[in-house]
Amino acid sequence: MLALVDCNNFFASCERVFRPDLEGKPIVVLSNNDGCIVSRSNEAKALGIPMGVPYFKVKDKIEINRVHVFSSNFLLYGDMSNRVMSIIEQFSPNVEVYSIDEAFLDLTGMKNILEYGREIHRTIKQWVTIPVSVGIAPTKTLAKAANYLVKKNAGHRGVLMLEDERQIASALAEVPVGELWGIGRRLAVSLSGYGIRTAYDLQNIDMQWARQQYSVMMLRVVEELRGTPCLAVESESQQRKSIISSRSFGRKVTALAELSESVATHITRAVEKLREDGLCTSALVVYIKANRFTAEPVSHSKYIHLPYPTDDTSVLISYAHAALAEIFQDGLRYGKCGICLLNFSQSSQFQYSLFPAYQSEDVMQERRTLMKAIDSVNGKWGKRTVYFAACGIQQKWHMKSESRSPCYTTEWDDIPEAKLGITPAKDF
DNA sequence: TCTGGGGTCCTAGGACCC
DNA sequence: TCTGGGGTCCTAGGACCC
Repeated sequence: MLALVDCNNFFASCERVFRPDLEGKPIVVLSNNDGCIVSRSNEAKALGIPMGVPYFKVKDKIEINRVHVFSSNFLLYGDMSNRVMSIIEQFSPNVEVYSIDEAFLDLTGMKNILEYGREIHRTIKQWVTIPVSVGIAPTKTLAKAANYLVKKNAGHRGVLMLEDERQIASALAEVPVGELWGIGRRLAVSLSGYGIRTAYDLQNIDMQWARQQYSVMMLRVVEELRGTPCLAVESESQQRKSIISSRSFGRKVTALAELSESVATHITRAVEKLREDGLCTSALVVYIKANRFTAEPVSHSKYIHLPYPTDDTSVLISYAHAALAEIFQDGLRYGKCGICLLNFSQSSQFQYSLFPAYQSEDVMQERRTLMKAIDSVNGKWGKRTVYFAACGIQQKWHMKSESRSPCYTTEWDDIPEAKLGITPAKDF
């Protein structure tokens, strides 16, 4: 057996931890650009505010009902998540942290599993005041379905265990097929066209037919519904495969200079993550998009295979700027841009000796020291972001505040060397 | 007027190489 | 003039997840 522990309305619940006066009151949390609703308390759900809806569409409803609105605070959510996960890890030696607000626990060999699940539920509520739902079942997909039912029905009081076949079958009859893990909107529509509307219907389909109509992913879902685990609880965290940084502008951007500035910011953010993980990247994608709600959504990207693996911000920015200049079209109105780093390798010293430009270890050391200083300044000052001067015009380090979108800010300050704690080399 | 961001996985076609 | 196929890389897009 395994358990899925999922925090209820996670972001909204986190905000409430520090605002206990909002207990029982409607709360919503907005996405990065304050664009969409990404989390709602139960009271906000009851008011009929949908998930993912653009803020401006429900603004009136929110004001009339005095809903408390929060901009997202991912530092807080990350911190709360760590606290929840460390509690969960005390309950099983094999825990897979699946996302910021949920984790799978391997409960193989445990006794009184249902009571154990209730204890997990109780402990988390008590220690960090975050409400969670616990679904227990033989497979991940079933545990997800159990979790869905826990949230739907207060009668379960936070915990549901699905054990024998009859119990599983009757539970699945209450789960719409689109609520299953791995069945999204498109597949749900397609399945309902064949009369498959509940998880129970899907559990009982003909496998040969399923293979003809759908991919192997569908077979996996069905097997898991039948109680055969296809997905193990994986406690070893996998090395990430990509790092993305992107933002919508919230307005139309037409100038290459402005896009360049934004791309430089994205590279800086992504490279910080890269260095945190001790990795180097050897491929880079730059993309720019027109507003996706217009009739003809334009999207252009450029993939660059770098000549050597690197974690050097300025090197990556210069490649990214070259790529951007290639795909940029004068006269188009862009709504979003972003970058993606790929093809990672462990950052180590040997790589530099492979390339003539990197023969001098002194120069490399100096660059690394400087970048670490930049990372630490960013860490200390939270919302301040330091990055290499945009557009490659000035060979100086600059600081700018990152507000809602990298493109909103165009005011620059030189970084006081005292704050940086290091004097950048002249040729940098 | 205003419509998120960070991920993984898959597919498909064209360019280019052998 | 006619004729091939396999492999990789790049671009674009779409499904799904949180």
